[in-house]
Parts: sequence; C-alpha cells; structure tokens
Amino acid sequence: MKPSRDAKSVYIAVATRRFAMDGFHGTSLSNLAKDAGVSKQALLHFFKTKEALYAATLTVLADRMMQDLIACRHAEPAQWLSDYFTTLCQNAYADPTDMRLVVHALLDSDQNARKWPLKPYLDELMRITSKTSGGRTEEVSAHLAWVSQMIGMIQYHIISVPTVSGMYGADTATVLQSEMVKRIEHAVHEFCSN
Amino acid sequence: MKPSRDAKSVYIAVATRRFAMDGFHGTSLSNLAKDAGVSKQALLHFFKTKEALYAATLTVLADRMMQDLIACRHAEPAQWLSDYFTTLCQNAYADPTDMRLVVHALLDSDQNARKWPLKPYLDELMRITSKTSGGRTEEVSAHLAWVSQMIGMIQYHIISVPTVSGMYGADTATVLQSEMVKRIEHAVHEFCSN
DNA sequence: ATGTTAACTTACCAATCGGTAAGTGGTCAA
DNA sequence: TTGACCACTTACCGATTGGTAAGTTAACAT
Repeated sequence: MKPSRDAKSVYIAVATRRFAMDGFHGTSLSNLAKDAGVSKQALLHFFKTKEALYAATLTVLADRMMQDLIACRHAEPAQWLSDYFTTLCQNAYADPTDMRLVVHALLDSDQNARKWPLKPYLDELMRITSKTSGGRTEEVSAHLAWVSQMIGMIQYHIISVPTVSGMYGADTATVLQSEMVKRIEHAVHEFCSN
Repeated sequence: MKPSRDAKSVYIAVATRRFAMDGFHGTSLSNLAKDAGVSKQALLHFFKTKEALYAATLTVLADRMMQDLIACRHAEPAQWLSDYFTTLCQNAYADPTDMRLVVHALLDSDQNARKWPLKPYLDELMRITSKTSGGRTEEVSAHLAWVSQMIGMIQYHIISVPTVSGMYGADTATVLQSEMVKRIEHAVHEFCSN
C-alpha cells in the first residue's frame, strides 16, 4: 500500500477545514474526497457515515484545544488564563478553523442528540478559573458564566472578522484585533483581581 | 385569490425560523414550502432563488433588530445600552431565532460576497456608545471593540444554551442565564463609568 | 363581458446527495 | 506460493436538491 499509514488523520484534517468553513450541511463527501485527492469511498472506508466523520473531527478538535490549554500551563492561574486566551485569539487570526468549527458545532447541536466532546476542556478551564482570586468559593455556575463569556467573546470575534473587515475595511479590522486582545487581558485581570 | 395579501412576509417569517435553526445549507425549499403549506414554486414566485429569499430574511432581521434597539431609547445612553442588552438577552431565551440567524449569517459571510444589512444597527450601537462617559473622544475601533464584545458574548451565550444544558443539566443552564444577565449589566456599568 | 395580472399549481429537469456492492491491487505472515 | 487482509476504486443506486416551463384560478380594471 501507499505510505498513507496515517491516511485517516489526513482525512480528518481535510474534513476539519471543510466543516469549519462550510458547516456540516454545506460540506459534501464529494468535496472532501476531492480535497483529499481520493474517491469518496476512501472516506467511507474509515468512517461509515458522514456523521461519523464529523464526530471524529470534533473529537480531534477537543483534544487539540485541551492540549493548547495545557501547553500554556503557568503556576499562577491568572497568568495561565491570560496567556491562554490571548494566544488562542492570536492563533485564530492566522487560522480561524478551530473557532469556526466550534461555533458550527454549537449551532448544529440542538437538532440531534450529538455528544459534546469539549466538556473536559470546559471543565479544565473552570478548574483553573476556580483557583484564581476571583474564583474563590463561588458556585460552579459563576465560573461557567465567566468562562462562557471569555470564549464567547473570542470565538464570536474571530468568526466576525471577515464581516467586520467587509463593513469597515481591513484597516479597522486590524486595529480591532489588537483592541480585542487588550480587552481580553483586561477582562482576565479584572476578574482575577476581584 | 386567498386572503394572503401579505403572503410574502409570511414566507419570510417561515424562512427566518428555518434558516435560523438549520442554516442556509441545512434548509431546503421543500422544507420551507411544507412549513408554509404551499408548493415550493410559491416561494420562487416571490424570490427568484433560495439565495434571494435568504437575503430577504436578513434584511427583515436587520430592520427588526434596529427597531428593538430604538424601542429601548433612553435619555441616558448608559441606561439605554443596559436596557437594550438585557432585554435582548431575555427575549432570546424565549426565542433564540434572531440570534441564531445572525451567527449563521456570520459564518456564511465569507464564502460569497454577500452584503451585510446589519451595519446600520451596529453604527447606531456605536453612536450610543460614543455618548457614554466611557466612550469619550476615543477612536471608532474602540467603540466597535466594545460593541462587538457585548453582542458577541450575548449571541454566543444564546446559541450555546442547548449545549450547556446538555452538558451540565437544565438547572445549571437556568442559573447560568441569570448569571449572564448580571454580567451584561456589570459590563455596561464598568464601561460607562470608566 | 373581457383582458390583464398576481398568485399560485402540477409536471418535469439535470445535477448532486449520502450510501451500497463488488471488485482491484498491493503488503505481509505462513 | 498462497491466502488473508487492508486501502482503495469503479459502478451504481434511490432520493433530494434548486430551478424551469407551462398551465390554472381568482380578483380586478376597463
């Protein structure tokens, strides 16, 4: 056989890009096959259905986001969060794929009982949050609210970049990006020094 | 003919719900026709293509959001913003259609040169923002950053409700909602008393 | 009464959808 | 050498897609 021992992960990478760009319904197996340079049955050989391939991309996405979070580990939880959120945002400017995929998955999640693999990632974020001075002994929902607010403003900001750029010009969009990073740092600092 | 003098707006209403739920690619003309109780050619009689119908729903959406914003008018700009954002969030709990449609449109916007009808709405929000004590004489991008952050956290929060509810239970999701409204008010107050 | 027009309907179309069935060719253990 | 297996292909399927063409029906102005 060909040197494609990791063909499966290649297909997932291709699918990740397409699903992030066009969503589940906007992506066809033919498109994915064309992107990967194989017939669509090559995909169906590894993933029995389109749904299964989609689920696989979400699982890999969840692992990747968890890794990125761990990679920013810092003794000071406030610094950890600040580093992570800012690098998350900066990386997304270069490649918004992951952020777009998460939002697409959120929009799809209600119409079928699809399991959500990002829960461990959210739990870890809440665990770090609870160790900051702003976290204290409050309830879980308070941590969840803050984490939800942070990743919400980041991910929404990322997916709105093309639109903002079209409305107000690329220059304004660029300034907005640095402005947004400042706001992220400010939000972390304000919460943790509560 | 039937009393359907306003059939066109009925079709737009049906399409709004469907597009908000399933996105552009996840919605078919057959579905829309079935929802409206007519043949799909009834839709194509008013809107030459599926794209045209989608564009019409976005235009009506933009008008509706602008109206909702104006309806909250208040002499004090900070109060205006606080009232608007909280009612926007509260209404979305009962009917997340509009918020979902906006996010779907954001995700679709890069793959074709689709005009963005929500610009006047954003401009109005920035105008109000600039009149608060927090707005002062700063640059436009600063207002845009704050407005983007606010509607981002609200809309993202709304579309994530089903997922959060599935992950942490309906009770936690309910608590999260009231927590989020508090965070909105806090964010407005913090910005305007800068 | 009659012609026009708006608001539809039925019939139909090529293209594409996700998915099945049946091979094909290369690798590797025995 | 052989046979099993894996990655993959070609061929094909019924269903559905967005959209066209040609009526049909009712309201209304003349």
